[in-house]
Amino acid sequence: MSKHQKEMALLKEHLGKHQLKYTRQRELILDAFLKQEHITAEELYHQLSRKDPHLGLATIYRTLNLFCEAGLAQARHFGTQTQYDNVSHKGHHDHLICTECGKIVEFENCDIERLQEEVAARNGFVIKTHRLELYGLCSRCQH
Amino acid sequence: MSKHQKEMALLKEHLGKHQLKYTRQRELILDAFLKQEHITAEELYHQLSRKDPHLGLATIYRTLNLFCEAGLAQARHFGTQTQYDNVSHKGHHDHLICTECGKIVEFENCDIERLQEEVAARNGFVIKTHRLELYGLCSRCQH
DNA sequence: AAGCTAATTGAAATGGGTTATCAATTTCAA
DNA sequence: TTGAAATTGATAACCCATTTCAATTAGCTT
Repeated sequence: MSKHQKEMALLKEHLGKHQLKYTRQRELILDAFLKQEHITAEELYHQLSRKDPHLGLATIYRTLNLFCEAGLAQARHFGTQTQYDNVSHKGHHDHLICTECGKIVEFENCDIERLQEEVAARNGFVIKTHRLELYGLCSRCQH
Repeated sequence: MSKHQKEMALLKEHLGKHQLKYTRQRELILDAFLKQEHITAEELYHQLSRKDPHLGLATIYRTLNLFCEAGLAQARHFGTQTQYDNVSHKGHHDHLICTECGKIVEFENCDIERLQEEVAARNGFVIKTHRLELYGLCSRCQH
């Protein structure tokens, strides 16, 4: 019995609505995907190639895109690769990044998040996730 | 005489510090780049190929990356392409992005910016720039 | 349970955006 | 002006992601 009942139900609902099929590969990929907060297709491929050496990389990509359409995942372009975020994972955090020494401080701010919701609502959007990065100099690098 | 004295001075300072040279192409690309708020390498290439048909696309990419290192530009991965933002442009704006249809709404919010400053100050940072992207569904894509 | 049809798969080819290569050219300090 | 080092343009190479296509599989229908 899977630990991801809710997500699997969501996926099956989406599959049913679009005449798509529930396959062994999709189950395998869903289980592995839900264990992480975010992952790339390549990483998932390497993780799963142990369990199923014949699983193709194209299938990983296709399935992750399917998850995005089903609302389980969200693609985010990061550097040269695409990160697939696990939407069900709460506890999102933002980053303060020092452009001099590379130091990274994670933070969370409810007030900012609330204002984001307001901006979105004003424009008719419903936010699923966001990305906030502040670039500057940390205390040590200000001289 | 160029209209972009300040930015050109910044670039020359960076070039001097790193034993790099001030070339006709870099001047040309800087002038064109500073006229916009953000642009892709391909767009800049097409704009400039009128003025200088021999200018190579590789030079555009190299120069835009140089601008990022000099602090004049900021790369932002957007869909499959990379947007290069003009950092000197005042009235920095953030983005609301529909993950379904790709629609992009630009916005500006002073309250959010103020809160960002507070978070930064609390952590001893001085912010130079930032990136805020809200991902979700636009009004039409919510069904 | 078997048959049928459409969806799915894996492997490999293809695609688009960006970076690396390299000989020729240009910058700039001496 | 000269020479060493950086830069350029053209093109090849690269990387990640998608498309193609014949073989397989899911899941309704009988």
